[in-house]
Amino acid sequence: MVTERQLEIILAVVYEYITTGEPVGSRAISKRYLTGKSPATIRNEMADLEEMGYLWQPHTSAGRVPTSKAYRFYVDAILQRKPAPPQGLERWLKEIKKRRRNTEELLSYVSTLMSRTTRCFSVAAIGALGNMQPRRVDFVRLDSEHVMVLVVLEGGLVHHRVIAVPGDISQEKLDAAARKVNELIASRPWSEVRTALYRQIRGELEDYFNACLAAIDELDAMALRQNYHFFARGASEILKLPDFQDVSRISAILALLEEEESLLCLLESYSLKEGLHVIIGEENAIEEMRDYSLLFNVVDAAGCRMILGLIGPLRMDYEGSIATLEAISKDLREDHM
Amino acid sequence: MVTERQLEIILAVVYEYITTGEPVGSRAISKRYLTGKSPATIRNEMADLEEMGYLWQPHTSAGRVPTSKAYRFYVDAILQRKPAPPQGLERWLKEIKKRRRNTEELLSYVSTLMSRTTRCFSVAAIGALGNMQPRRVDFVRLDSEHVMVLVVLEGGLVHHRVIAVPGDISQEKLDAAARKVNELIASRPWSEVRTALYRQIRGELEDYFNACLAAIDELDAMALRQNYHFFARGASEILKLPDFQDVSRISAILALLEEEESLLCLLESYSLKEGLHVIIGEENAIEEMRDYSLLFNVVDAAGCRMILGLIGPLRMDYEGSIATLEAISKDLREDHM
DNA sequence: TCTTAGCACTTCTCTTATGAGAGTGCTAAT
DNA sequence: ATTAGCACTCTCATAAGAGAAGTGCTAAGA
Repeated sequence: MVTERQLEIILAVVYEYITTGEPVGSRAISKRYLTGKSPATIRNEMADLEEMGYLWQPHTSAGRVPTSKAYRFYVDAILQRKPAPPQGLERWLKEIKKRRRNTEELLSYVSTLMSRTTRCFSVAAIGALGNMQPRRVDFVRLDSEHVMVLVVLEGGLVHHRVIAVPGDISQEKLDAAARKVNELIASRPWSEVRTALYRQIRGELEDYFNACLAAIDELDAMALRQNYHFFARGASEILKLPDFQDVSRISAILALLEEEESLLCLLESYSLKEGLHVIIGEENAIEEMRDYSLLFNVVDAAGCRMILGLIGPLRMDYEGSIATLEAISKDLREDHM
Repeated sequence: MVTERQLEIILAVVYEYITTGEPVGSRAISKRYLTGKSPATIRNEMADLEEMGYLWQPHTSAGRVPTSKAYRFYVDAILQRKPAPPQGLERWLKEIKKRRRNTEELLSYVSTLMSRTTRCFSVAAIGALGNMQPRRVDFVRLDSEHVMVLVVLEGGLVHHRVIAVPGDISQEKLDAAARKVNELIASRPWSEVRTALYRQIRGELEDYFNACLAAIDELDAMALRQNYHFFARGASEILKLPDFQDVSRISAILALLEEEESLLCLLESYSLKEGLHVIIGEENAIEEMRDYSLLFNVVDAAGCRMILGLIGPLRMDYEGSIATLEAISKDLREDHM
């Protein structure tokens, strides 16, 4: 167990280290945080804390650096008292609303905004949920074997994909099929539309069977496989940090973050329930992420799931970053109908 | 003017420097390229070439490094004898065709492929041209003030944007308007469709005037403002290069390349006529790009303009990169109908 | 029993010195 | 015109030493 005083020391070391970036010595703690106690006392405590795995020494005669375990204490403390959103952000949030020309642009902008204000690498992702509400479906014949399925979801997300169809279907038939589907939709969740569609296929829609079946499959896939659209920004921000002058490590993580598939893996490795998630350094299952912290917020709205994530150094500004993330998420949820 | 022998030396220095990455000494040239001549002779020539601005010394007692001017000679020599496409690429190109689920995914994949094979930062962009052929237009009412305009172009490119409309328009009216527009389209170039539309608006379509006008504006904007979709990959590749261990410079260029607007600026600063463009180091107008070379190929097909670009170090493998770029471009053009 | 002053010890970093290595420019001979 | 020879310059790696920061331990004090 950790005593009251040890906790104080842990928090002090984390705070000091986040601020200065230098290993923290006993003198600094004695002078600035536990003013009543002498460096020697702090030293004894620190030695114990090191044994318990909260602190860590780069070398014998350096100060202490917090471990992931210590950061965890710190972050949990922050999460208690909801931090205030950073100033200046509001102006940008207003800008977001203006920018609502389409969901992709919106998220791209949000991602840039996050990375700028937090100086972290940022990811914004959006995908359909099982209860997504399609608003509009359209089929476009491309050639004798390919049809493009277009779906507009309630939240304004547009999804399109080319599918192969077994036999040539005329645009007229596709139009008729699309019209039927659109009539059925009327802002109901996909699961309802789906069963209704299946019922209709057996009867009326027999004619368009193939096209419809393929389209239904496609829509199902959208909802289930959760094929997210990703918007990642701020690689340059991470490079600016004094912590990462060692290029080799950055290259590894950048490769990871550039691949959408690995990003998806990363996100899927956590329970994606709504709300804020904080994964600190060694808590992360992925080897390359051990030197970084990952914050992300899952927001479900209008049948879509949005994920806003930040990746920064272990000694990132958790307080500010969490506040920024929450503020943007809140705004986005409200904005996203 | 440059003598025959001086040209030989320039090409040798460039080739040697690209291969080894070390400043090239007179001994190396004498031993491996101009075997008949002694180092002293080469030295004299090199001193002249330095004065002429083709070579450059990091310090007094180092070998010579080529300048942009020297690279230009080298690249021009390469462009004479069309280099053979690199082996192994074909397998990947086949993969491209399979992946044609939608244009965005295709380009994203191409961008990744380019950066992997050339070990450069890569950009793939696609935008509509003035002679684009819309294939399908759809209007979706989002709320009383907003309508989404969806356009599928001949090449499979999908464009959508939310526009504000002055008055509430019912989905039925929008459907009717879309139907009219789609009838007019029939794979004609936009310019023709445009005039036909204007004629119709005055008469029949009066009812849908507002929606149509906004949509036409939107389509015009697409063709003119050339709002490209960008797919950039391979930041991690550049970091792996031994040339760029100096993090500060990379951070600057990454910031540049992450911003779509600056990318657009970059591309627009060159005459975007079809074909291959090579901009070497100092030839580039943009300050941050002076240490890099930029290759890009402009491909116009099916009313769309595709731009495939590579950004690498001055001493990149021009031969292989150019071949890769050409091979992928050729395949893409054929594939893109 | 908890705290603290004092001190020896460890390790890092910064500076300076030194020598090896690479490559040049110049001169004089071919 | 070419080249051998040589002094010169600059970098880079290594070593050595001074100085700073911070620790662990011991013994004395509250």
